[in-house]
Amino acid sequence: MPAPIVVQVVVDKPLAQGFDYLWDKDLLGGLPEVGAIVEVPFGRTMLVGMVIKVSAYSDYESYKLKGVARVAPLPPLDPAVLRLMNFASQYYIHGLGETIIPTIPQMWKKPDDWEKIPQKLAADNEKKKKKTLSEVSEGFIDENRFNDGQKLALEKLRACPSSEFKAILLQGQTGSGKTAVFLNWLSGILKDTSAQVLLLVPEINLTPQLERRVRAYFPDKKMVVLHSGVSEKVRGIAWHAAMTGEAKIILGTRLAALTPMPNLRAIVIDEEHDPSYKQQDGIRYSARDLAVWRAHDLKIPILLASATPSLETWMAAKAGRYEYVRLDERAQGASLPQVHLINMRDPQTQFSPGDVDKPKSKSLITKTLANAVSKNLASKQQSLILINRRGYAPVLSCSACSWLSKCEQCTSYMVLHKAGALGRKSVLSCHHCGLVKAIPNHCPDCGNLDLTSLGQGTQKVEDSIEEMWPGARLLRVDTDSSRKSKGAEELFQEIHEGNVDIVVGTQMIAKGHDYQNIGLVAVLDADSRLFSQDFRAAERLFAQLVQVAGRAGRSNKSGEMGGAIYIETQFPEAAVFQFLLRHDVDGFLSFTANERKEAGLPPFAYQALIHAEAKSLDKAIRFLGGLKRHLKAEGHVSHGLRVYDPVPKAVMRVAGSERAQLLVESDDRKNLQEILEAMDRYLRENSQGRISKEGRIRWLIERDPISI
DNA sequence: AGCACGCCGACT
DNA sequence: GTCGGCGTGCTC
Repeated sequence: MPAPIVVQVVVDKPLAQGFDYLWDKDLLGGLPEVGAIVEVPFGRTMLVGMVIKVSAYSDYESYKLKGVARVAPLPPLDPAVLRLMNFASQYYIHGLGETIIPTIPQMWKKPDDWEKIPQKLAADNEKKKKKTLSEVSEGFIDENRFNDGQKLALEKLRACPSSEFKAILLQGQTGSGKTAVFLNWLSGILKDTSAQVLLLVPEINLTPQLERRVRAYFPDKKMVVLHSGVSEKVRGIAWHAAMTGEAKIILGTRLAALTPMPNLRAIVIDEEHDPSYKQQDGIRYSARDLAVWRAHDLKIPILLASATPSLETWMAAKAGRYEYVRLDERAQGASLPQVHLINMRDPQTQFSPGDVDKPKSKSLITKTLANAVSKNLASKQQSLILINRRGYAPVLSCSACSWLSKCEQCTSYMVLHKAGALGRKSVLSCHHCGLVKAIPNHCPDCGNLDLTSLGQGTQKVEDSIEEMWPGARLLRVDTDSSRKSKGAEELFQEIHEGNVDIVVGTQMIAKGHDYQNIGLVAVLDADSRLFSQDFRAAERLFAQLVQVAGRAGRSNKSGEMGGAIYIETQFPEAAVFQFLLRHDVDGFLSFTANERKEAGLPPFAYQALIHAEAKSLDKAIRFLGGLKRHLKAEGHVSHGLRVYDPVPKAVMRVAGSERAQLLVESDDRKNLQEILEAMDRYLRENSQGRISKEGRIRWLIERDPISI
């Protein structure tokens, strides 16, 4: 009897091991390969898995071995992407199967459809051929039209060897022409006709505009777009084109960082500092970090572009570990926006009772800002007003007792949404668990009929603006408004076409869109993000402020004033604002670096969080306490390693369960890795999947958390 | 994770 | 009597 063929398969289950199966080469039409996607019987169901090992025997009792049922009509995932998956699985303490399988599009996880797929692909190809010509493209800038800064930057990029690992920070303010520089750089790499390049962007909002631009640069290169907004079918085809090497340009959000690309030659991460590169559920990876690892592993260059680099990247560039390329002039002569800090404690900035133009109701818009907006309206320029709070008011309260609109499921408040926003009626909505309730007509505690709202969200600001500038054309842009009537893209189009004078919205307006005629940007709630538990809050706020400031007077066609940003604050002396006033990105980063160093915080230390979710907070805390004691007893807590006490999470209760977390910190990366692996082993031994046997506590290890 | 098996309390 | 809570074990 010939030696059997045994393959080891991983599946999408929180199990650390692989499972052995027999491979019948006659039935499956050939020999097995590592990286092949297969269908296997698992317990009483069938699952899709991936082959990680091929051998002639199994440690498992051979009579119990089942056979692989089917193989997907796909080339096996390439060895490089498997190394990446393996690294991600180890680094983020996540099972290999549940790291790999979720990155495969749904289309390839339906074994019943596998047979039909080849003809589907062929049909799709035919359709594409006819369509290609009509695709929109815009924004091509030839390098001959570059300014000196751009020319120099491009030269420096081209000087980097193409077959060695090199991380490059391209730092340049909004409007300095970073995109044109890196697209021209990529065009050099794409001269090799088989080369693939990966271009990562933080959010879906950013892709349509960049997509048109990339098309303009590379009209005859096959490009695919990968993000969660792309339909399953289209994504499945795009992923396939990337993994076969057919697609040369892969543009996408963080999930694209895990796509197989057998001929990957360069990576660009746009807005490299953006927190949305960190996945917040499932495997909590940082696409930016994984991309750097991937570039290192493949010995290819990776370019990190930002106006406000993350502290980690900036320090690496300063220290010479990354190549540092700067772009300091604004392209096309646009000037920097003027920064105005409106000191809300100064009575002169506020409306006084005698003012004729004073709004009837209390408004977040100060007199100083109102004057600026009026002036901007008069000069026929658009105004952008940002408030990072959806809804009408963040909480409803009783004027007689201390009742507040607390969510019954969570430890957060229910936000008041006025009629027409989430539905036809005014409602209270919890932004954490999604619970929606009718507005009580009297106080549930004392019966008082007078309920008042506290604070202001986008809807309320919209109301005040309507009242203050009745003639102005007003548009609100937030997740509620973009979900309701038109998609976000259409709302942005309205702004582009100049159909609106004043735009009120959340941060989502500012991301990635270059508007031509914004004369004024106002930030109404900067202070709310100034004092946060999270040590990265200031860094994030600074990046956002620089970004929104960049939206003002982006490329001033008329060549007039460069636009202005107004920030309302009670604390104009805060470092974030002072550095912003001087447009001093490096000053701010250097200041922040010192602060972190003194406090022993990242990037001077490495962190991990252990999340625990139980029926009661007490249970969750005790579970984490037990884990801490175990680590100490086993001697894992050594020098340079700090295991803090378990604490309740900021939003402690969500939809019926209560949550706590434990912070582990180390000065040494390896040290942290070791303790996390020990922790994982211990937790797994006492768990079924990710739920502890005793007390049913759901736990999760998160490496490099971005908010604590 | 998802599911079956098995053991104890309170209910149509 | 049995329905269903959840502790335990298993998936090649």
